[in-house]
Amino acid sequence: MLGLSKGTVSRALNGYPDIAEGTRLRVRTVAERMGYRPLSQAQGIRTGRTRSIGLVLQTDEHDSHAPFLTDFLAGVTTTASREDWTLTVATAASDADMAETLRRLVVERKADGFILPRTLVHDPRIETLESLGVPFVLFGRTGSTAPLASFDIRGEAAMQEAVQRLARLGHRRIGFVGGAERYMFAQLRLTGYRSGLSAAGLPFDAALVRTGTRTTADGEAATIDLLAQPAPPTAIVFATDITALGAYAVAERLGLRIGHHLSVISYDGISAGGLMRPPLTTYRVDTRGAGARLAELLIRQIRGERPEKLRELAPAEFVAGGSDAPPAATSEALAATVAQSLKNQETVSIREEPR
Amino acid sequence: MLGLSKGTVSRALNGYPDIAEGTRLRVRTVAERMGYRPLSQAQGIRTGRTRSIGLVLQTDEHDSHAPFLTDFLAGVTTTASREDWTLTVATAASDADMAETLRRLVVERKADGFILPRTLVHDPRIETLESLGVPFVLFGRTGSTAPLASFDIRGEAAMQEAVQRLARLGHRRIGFVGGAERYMFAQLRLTGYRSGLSAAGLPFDAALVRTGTRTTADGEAATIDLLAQPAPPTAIVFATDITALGAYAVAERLGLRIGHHLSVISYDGISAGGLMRPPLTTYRVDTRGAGARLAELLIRQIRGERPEKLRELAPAEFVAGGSDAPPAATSEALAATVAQSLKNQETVSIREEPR
DNA sequence: AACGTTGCCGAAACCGATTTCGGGGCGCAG
DNA sequence: CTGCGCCCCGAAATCGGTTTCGGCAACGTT
Repeated sequence: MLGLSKGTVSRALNGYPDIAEGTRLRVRTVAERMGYRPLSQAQGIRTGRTRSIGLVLQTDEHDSHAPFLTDFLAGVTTTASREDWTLTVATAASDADMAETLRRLVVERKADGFILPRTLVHDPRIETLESLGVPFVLFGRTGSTAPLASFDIRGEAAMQEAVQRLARLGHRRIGFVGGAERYMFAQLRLTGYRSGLSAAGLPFDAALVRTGTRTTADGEAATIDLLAQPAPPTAIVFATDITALGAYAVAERLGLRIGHHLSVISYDGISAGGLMRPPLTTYRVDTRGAGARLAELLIRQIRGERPEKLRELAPAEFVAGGSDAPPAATSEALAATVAQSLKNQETVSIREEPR
Repeated sequence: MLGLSKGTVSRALNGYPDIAEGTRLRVRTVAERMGYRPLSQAQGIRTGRTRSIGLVLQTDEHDSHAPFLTDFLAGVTTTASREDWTLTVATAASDADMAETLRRLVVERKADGFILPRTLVHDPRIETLESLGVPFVLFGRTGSTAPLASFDIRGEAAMQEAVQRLARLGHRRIGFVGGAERYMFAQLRLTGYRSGLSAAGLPFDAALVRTGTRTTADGEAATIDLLAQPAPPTAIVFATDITALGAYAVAERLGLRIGHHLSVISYDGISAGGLMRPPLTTYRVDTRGAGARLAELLIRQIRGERPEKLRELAPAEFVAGGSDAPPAATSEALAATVAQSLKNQETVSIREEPR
């Protein structure tokens, strides 16, 4: 169309320095006008790149990130497509499956790099990808200080703030329900809880801490467990909203009111939290924004920027609900109430058993 | 390695008839042993195919399919990768954006075909893809009788069964809370409700039906609306679990017990339903299996099978909870209870207003 | 024995880009 | 006027496959 060779057009479009500015402009405008887009497949066969971001989801733990997934995908794909990239999604059912899937996507050139969500303290995915020499970005952080590209939310700061807030409201015994220890976020939030305590001048008491909770049912069990003690907490900080929902179930069973007999603050900002009565006080994560940032960091890294320059931390946003309030009674009084309710309930369930 | 030309190897691997059986075998085994896989990019540049399934999610309605998304993706990607296919995911924020995104993925050869979830009665995506001549499979059905490949769950059968079940329990006034009318599934479930009524010999009463509900909050409002009538339903069938959760909130507000004063049966089988007290009686959809079937149907269509041969329907699985039971009282008695509770509540809120 | 057939494979074109290499104009200094 | 270097661009190789075409050998036919 322009009387130029295809090699020239290619160089013009890719910004080679040996193309006259005028020619470059002509090529660009004509390409624009006729809607020309180089086929990434054809590019890939020469360059080895696909312009595609890989995301492998672990299916054996889906309940954890299910609520955010659509938002997250929206964030990733929106920035990706703005840069003319796409997102390739796969799933893995185990760690071994994960390693193999990553490898397969790389050798088949289905992805130029990966976003690794839900980072573990010791994450086998990192070794796999480093041995393959493939770029990746963590959604989260790891235990090591290696210079890896990453994006994360300051969960530890949120936890610390939550504890201090509760302390200011007058709580002296503040519990913590955390996540599975192999996740880095769980470690960070636990340390956040601890630094919150020391900032408020409160002692750390292991009896007030439960970890390894994942589901709402887990959260329910942990809450019961914490409350059925001689000196129960009058407030509990949850590492995740999903588990915090369990506190509402416990409250109903024991005849307590959240935000009165028991204060609760948690983290994530899932929509179900706002539907609770009272609404859950939480720290909201901008999941969509996180996906967008991660996509951008990954693309920049693939384009050559050094990973140690590509590390970002963003704060969570405090969302006031009604689940935190000054303590309605002392820890001892609460213990008595709980004990009474539990006894009644036992009677009921024994009476109901025979039928 | 075998002393064969690359053309011969290619034909051997692709099952051309002009290759001796022995040669084909040798090629296959050597390829297997050395882990050779043709790069789909290189294939694609000649064949025009990518061996990739496209999925474009609508971001402006995410709350609806968020809970199932991971399962769905797991189903799709598992069968896809078994056939050496991959999944390309994109998002669209509007109908126009959807059309453009589909088009872009097609012209850039990022997808050979699409899975269309959440089918509308009149679905613009269908026209877009038909005009592009690209294969697709519906997750759902449409209003038209066009011979399109599709997979769906018999939601109408589940609704009918739910109504009949409630009728057998003794309910005479059975309400229905349905979805937004533009979705085909909402239409089907409404007709299922109606045929359930006629099968049970009960009259249809438009006063017992609310449609257009999407969220838990919507479900809560619809439930209140149905119950605050002179002759309220003693049982309600919900088209989706998400909306059915709203009934629990209403029950708590009005001092009713689900599965006693008000019976509820719904559809989807989300995990939150099992956590309710009493657990939600529902019809569970095997979302993961659906994803798997859809992927297979799409791949078969792309490989040449005719779409009209690729239509499947599967039943939903009944999950007994505790939310359905014989009516505790008549519709009139329920109306009185509700009226009383509402009046009390009003008083409370008026008294609380000034502060 | 000469002559089609058939089966099987190599050679080469082709897909749509990128990238290297070389050379034609042009300006400028000698 | 010649020679040199620089700025641009064309030509061709290349990536890793698929697909068409043609030819050779072995075979059966008349």
